[in-house]
Amino acid sequence: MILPQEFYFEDTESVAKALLGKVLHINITGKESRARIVEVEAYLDVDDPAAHTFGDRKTPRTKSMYLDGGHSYVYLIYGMYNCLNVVTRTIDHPEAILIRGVEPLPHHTDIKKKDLKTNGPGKLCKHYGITREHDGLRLWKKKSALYISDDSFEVSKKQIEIKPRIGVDYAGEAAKWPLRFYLKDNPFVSRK
DNA sequence: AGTGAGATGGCCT
DNA sequence: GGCCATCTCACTA
Repeated sequence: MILPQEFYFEDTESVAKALLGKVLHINITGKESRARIVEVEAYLDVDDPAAHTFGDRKTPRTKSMYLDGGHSYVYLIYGMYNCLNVVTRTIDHPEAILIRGVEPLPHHTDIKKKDLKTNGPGKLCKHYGITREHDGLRLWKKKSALYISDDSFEVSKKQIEIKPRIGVDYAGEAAKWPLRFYLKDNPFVSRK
């Protein structure tokens, strides 16, 4: 079943963990694709130095982070890569979850490292054609180009690895916060 | 295996 | 003008 918008209103760390194992549907290039979410990172409100909304910077880019939970937030990084996020909580709390790795459904079992195309936030967006055009979408609507569903795939607490976020060294102490979550031993996780 | 540089452009001060 | 929530390739060893 498709995840209702209320799913995204809870605290962001809980939603991030709950998002692991859920299915992202992509309907962009004409064909419909499905992929299981296996790696995410949480970005927390105006007091998180690693977040784009740090210091309450409400700008054209971060506009959709200030929407209600359940919207998409897509931004351009390093001039060449897009990154897909899921907005959480409500308009008073601009928080989001970065989708860092997904497992295509279905996929052949003997994957070579070279053939991994969805193990990284920039890579997976490039692979599925996700760009800034897909910013601000309503992820709880089946007619959206992007939406997320629950197919009853079970994820136990033990399978969830918790680590500091990647690529946020500039954020000082916050670079150490344990806000990266991924499924242990899944080949579509971006790094070891 | 591990390090480093380059591509590339919008966003923010 | 400087800085990125990245990735790939080309080096060293």
